Amino acid sequence: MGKELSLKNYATLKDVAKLAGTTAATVSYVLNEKEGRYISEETKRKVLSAAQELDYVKCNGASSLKGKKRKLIGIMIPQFENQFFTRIIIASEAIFVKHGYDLIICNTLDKPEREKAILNRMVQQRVDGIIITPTANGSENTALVRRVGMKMVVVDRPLTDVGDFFWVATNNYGCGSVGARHLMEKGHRTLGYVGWDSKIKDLDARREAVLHVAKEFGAQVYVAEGDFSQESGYRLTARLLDSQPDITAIFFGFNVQALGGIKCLSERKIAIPQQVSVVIIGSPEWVNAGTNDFTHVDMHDLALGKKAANLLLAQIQSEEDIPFQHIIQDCSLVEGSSVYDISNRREE
Amino acid sequence: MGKELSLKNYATLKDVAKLAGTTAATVSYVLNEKEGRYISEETKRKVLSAAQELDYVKCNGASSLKGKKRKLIGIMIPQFENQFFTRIIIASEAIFVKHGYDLIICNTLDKPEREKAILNRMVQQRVDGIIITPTANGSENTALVRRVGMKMVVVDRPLTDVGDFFWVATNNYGCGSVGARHLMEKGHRTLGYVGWDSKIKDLDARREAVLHVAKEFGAQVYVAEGDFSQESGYRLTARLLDSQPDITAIFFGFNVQALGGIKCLSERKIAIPQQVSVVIIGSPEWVNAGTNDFTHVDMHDLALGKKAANLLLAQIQSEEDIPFQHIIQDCSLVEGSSVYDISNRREE
DNA sequence: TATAGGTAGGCAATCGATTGCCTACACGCT
DNA sequence: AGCGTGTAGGCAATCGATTGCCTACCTATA
Repeated sequence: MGKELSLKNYATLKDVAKLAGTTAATVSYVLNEKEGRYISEETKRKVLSAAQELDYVKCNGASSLKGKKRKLIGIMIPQFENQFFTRIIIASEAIFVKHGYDLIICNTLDKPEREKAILNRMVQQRVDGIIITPTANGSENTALVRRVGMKMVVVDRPLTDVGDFFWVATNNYGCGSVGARHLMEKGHRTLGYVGWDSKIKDLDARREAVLHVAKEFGAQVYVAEGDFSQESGYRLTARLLDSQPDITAIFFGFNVQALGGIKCLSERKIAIPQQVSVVIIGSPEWVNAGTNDFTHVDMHDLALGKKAANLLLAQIQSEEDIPFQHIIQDCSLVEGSSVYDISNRREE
Repeated sequence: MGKELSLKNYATLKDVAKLAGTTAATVSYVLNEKEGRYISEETKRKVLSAAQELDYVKCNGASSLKGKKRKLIGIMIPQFENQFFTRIIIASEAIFVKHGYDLIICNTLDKPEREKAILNRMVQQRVDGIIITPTANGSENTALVRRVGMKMVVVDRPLTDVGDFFWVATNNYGCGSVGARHLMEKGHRTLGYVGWDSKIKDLDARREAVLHVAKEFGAQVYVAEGDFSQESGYRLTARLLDSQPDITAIFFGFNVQALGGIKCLSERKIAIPQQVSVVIIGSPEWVNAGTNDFTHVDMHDLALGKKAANLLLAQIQSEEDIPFQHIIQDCSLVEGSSVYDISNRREE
């Protein structure tokens, strides 16, 4: 079939040109359908059929050398198993694909060294822009990206000690506050808070909000913080239940931990909400799947991803630099049946 | 700071060479730490500091022209919101990252046209290999990939009418059979089966297995099939409940549909398993989160992804062609509390 | 002193696609 | 005959990194 080339490697413009009896330049003009360039129907036909026969596919790497866009976007998130992040991917993917961009999606596992290595590879790949949820070392690791002027949108967690950047995030303080306030309304005055000791200040706002609201109502909060994992959520919850048996509610600041924590409650046959009420920040599928109906704080994950993608596209498409923006999105409480109303009981 | 270059564009080898007072070749040797090439400490120092000052990062596109590996893997799946697929990504990502590969992850949305376009871009990007769960048109769409000899591993669904290919999948017939057999054991003889009219033969094996097993036991199965979505699962379940009020169990062949179907049951306040038993193929988080404890068929998603990644790596790393392999992984029934034992009731 | 071998680094071709510039033919018109 | 214009397509430089080849030292040994 005359395919010696494509077996080992890929056919090149030159290969196509040779088979079509013309030059690489002409082939390029034909395949790119350049207007203003005269090509006879005859030549066009021969080129196209040669290209087809050789299974020619242009090499993006080579074209990009000549200033063509890579049409690649990098997305870096810290967890694939967290639906909050996969929803951000889903939402932005929809937008980027519509504009002809491919996505390089990477999982930093929340490890700074890994983040650094991946960022470096993103720059090597010359992606047109990145969307990133930075690790605790994000500011340092993205320094290169910012210096070379690669377009970037930061999602969820902010960079710290950095002049300015594009940022799309949730109002973390609001998340904690709206959930805590709800528990207060329902009469809970002795709470557990299970969270992540992330070393990321912005996320600590969730806990701080809970503490502030509790103080306002004269309530007691026992804080248990650890890793950002299901297992850790399980352990922290167990510790909380053991050391503070009088808590009437647990506030889970992070959905991945919540899953573990609730497994702990259910293993111990602690009835939700009769014995312990539960509020969760985040809205993974399971919060209202099957018989579950957890009261939770919806961060509108998809909207977050959509906004981030549009913000990045805006940067890429505009010639000049556009002004930095911080978009802080509000959250909303979704009432389920995991919070018991004990306000009457308290008044007795 | 002498950064005129990096502002508009990226610094090149030549820029670094100029600043270091040497040539591009030397810079390349220094940065790649080639052994067998003599470089004075003095030059090395100057090159490195020049590179740092200019924020030089090698352009992968350009190096790949000279036969260097792209270190890019493409992954194409049909749904991000389906944990079966995100787990395949998670498992393979772990492996690829360990070997220094980046992932281009794309969502085909199960649309053949979109799959075709993405595949074409994968070839353009000259990824080193792809892992794909093909759409119904997968065989046709991957023809190009196979012709140019790009390494490929097919996951989950097979290609049809195609000589041979690397395939890692679940024993779909086994999934249906093990679940159906369980329902039979528990005395169910009138079932509903909710599935996806995928036009993909291999997936139909799930339904066929259920039908075979039912026949063997003289049981009746009402089949409702439609889209591969939560909404469709809801509608199909509703239809089933309306038209066949005497079913004692519903077998959900696909987890995404199951989520919708179970929402339907719960809205109608149909008790699981007292009124209707439920078995699900797949193991999304929600099957045993919170108070949920669904009997389901675990396909060992992570293992599937791991095997696929290793198979692709093996192809990429070996010089000669390695023999095609079909790896069909077994599934296992995980007993929860969503199946009611009515075998006594029947015997009365 | 002639030669071998180690040290240091420049030159230029190459990878594949793109594009500005140039040539050349075929007309129609003056 | 001379000129303009439309049509067709070849030539060669270019993008950035890599690498084989070559030159030119310097030192040690026969």
